[in-house]
Formats: sequence, structure tokens, C-alpha cells
Amino acid sequence: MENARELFQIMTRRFGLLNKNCCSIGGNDVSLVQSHILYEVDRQHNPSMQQIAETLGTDITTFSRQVQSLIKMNLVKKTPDPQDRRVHTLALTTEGKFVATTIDMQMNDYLNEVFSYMTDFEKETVLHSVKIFNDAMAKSNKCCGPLSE
Amino acid sequence: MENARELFQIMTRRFGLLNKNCCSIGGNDVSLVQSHILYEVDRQHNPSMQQIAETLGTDITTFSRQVQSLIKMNLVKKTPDPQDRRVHTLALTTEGKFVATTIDMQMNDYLNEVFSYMTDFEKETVLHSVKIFNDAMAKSNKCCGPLSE
DNA sequence: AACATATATTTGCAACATGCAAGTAATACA
DNA sequence: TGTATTACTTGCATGTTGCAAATATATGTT
Repeated sequence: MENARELFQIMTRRFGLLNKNCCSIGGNDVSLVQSHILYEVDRQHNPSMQQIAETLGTDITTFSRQVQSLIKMNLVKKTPDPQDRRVHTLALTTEGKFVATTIDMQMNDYLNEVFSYMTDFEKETVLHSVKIFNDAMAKSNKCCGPLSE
Repeated sequence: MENARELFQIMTRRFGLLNKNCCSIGGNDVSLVQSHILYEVDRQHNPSMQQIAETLGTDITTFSRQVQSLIKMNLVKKTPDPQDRRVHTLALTTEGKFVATTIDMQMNDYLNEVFSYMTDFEKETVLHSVKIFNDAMAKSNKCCGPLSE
């Protein structure tokens, strides 16, 4: 387990598996993609469809349909922008906020469990490292564009 | 950007986007899932279908079909085990090895580019951190099982 | 040997996700 | 006014997914 790609490959796979499981809240069965949408809608302030789709690297047409599902599930609401009625801004409903918060808590619970196998110092080092790595990725131009933050 | 989940969410999303793009080698268009299969078949010694499917957390039926595609693309070969002819072991073809190696190189190139925005010390810290984190995840029982290594 | 049972893999099917091309609706600009 | 641009939605064709059921081989029991 020596090269960089190997380390990241394993990490992201495991993290992906985690995400896959832990997205059923109450009656709602939220897919991984949908949980990413909820996350970003929550994070950004009254984002437009385009903004979120671009952040997530999804085709806008696929995204449009995903949003339709989330609206049917009553987790997201879509409002035409009074300034420019072509754009539609997204927001979480009360239920959507609840679901997003619950997912967030579950993920943090899991991460804390993982951190419990480390010393406090290691935990801080890991968190700091991820931060450094994200910042570096954001600066990179070789791939994937800037993508928000 | 303060909580742990947030950091990991952003990181895995970006890394996922990266993976999405960089899997076209020569005439072969390899999907993300397929690149993970190539990676694991390469890593494990004459693995069975089940072994890889379980490592990757994919349903065996989906996996069976993915392998069929890879065989059609001439990247993987499947041999019935002489000891127990129910099990079929997987191996990369020469072309498959080439593709897997190329993907690996591309990913490492990208990672090195990302690392170029850090000091050497930071790079070492990040790699060490991912290693620690993977080990901790492997120990965790809350989710996702042990899953190889 | 004959039979039931267990295991490894494959196929049938139905649901869903994806992205391109083409459509609609609203704005901008000449 | 008319033409281009932008934001978003629908049609379609393709691909992925996983459950249930089928096949093929192995193992255990009588």
C-alpha cells in the first residue's frame, strides 16, 4: 500500500460505501446523488439549478429530473427568481432540512467512530490534512475545474 | 468548512469527479466502476468473482455483467477453477494490464499535480493521514464491513 | 448410487440514472 | 421588432442496478 493513488482509491471506495448505506430517514429513501444535492442546496444561499448542477458536476438535464424527484418527496422547493424568471432557485423544505441534518449527523457519528481508533493528535492531523488537500485540489487546473470553494 | 463530514464530502466529490474523467485509454472507454474492477483484479491474486464483488460492495449479478463487458473489451479473462469448477477466477489480459497501469499513472500524475501546491512536509502529512484513516476505517464495525485490507 | 442441500455464477425483468438533441420560456441586445 | 442567448424541461436511447429465478457444480446423507 505504497502509492498515493492506492491510498486514495481505498479511502474513497470505503467512504462511498458508507454513503450508500446511510441515507434512509423515516419514510424517505434518499439516494447518494440526492443526498449530495440536499447537502449543496443547504450549503449555498438560494442557489439556482445551474449552480448546484455545476458544483456537483452533473448534467443539467439529469439534475433537473433529480430535483423533480426531491420535490415530489417534499424535500426541496423550487421558486422562480422574481428578478429573472428563467432561473429557479432551490431551497430545502422543513422536511428537507430535517433529512439533510439527520444525514449530516449520521455521517459525523460514523466519522467520530472512525476517529475513536486514533489518538486526538492523529485525528487533528487527519482533519488538517483533508483541509490542505481540498485547498490544493481547488487550485489544480488539471482536472475537474474549480467547482465552488 | 468546519465539520468533519463537510471536509470528507468535498474531498470525495472532487476525487469522484476526477475519476469520472480520466478513464479513456486508446480506443477503450472505461467507466469508473470498471476501473475499480480492473484495479482490484490486478491487486488480488487470481481472485474469484465473489471476492471482487464483495470487496467492491457490488451485487454479484451486477458484477457478473460488468465482467462480461470487460471480457468483451478484452481487458479481463475468466477461467474456471480446476479445483472447483463453480468458481471462476479473474485475471487481466495484457491489454487489461496496460489499461490498468495507464489509469494508475494518470491518477498519480494528477495527485502529484495536486501535491505540487503543498510543501513536501504537507504532502507527507497528507499521505500519512490517509493511511491512518484507512486503517481506522478498516477497524470500524459501524458500517461497510472489513472489505479487504 | 440417488437425493437433497449448498454454493458460484448467470439470465429475466423492472426500475432508475444518464446525457445528448430538441423543445419551451424568458431575457438581452441590435 | 426581430434575433440571439440563457435557464430549464422533455423525448429518447443507452446503460446500471438489484431482486427473483435459473443453471451448473459440489457436498453430504442415506
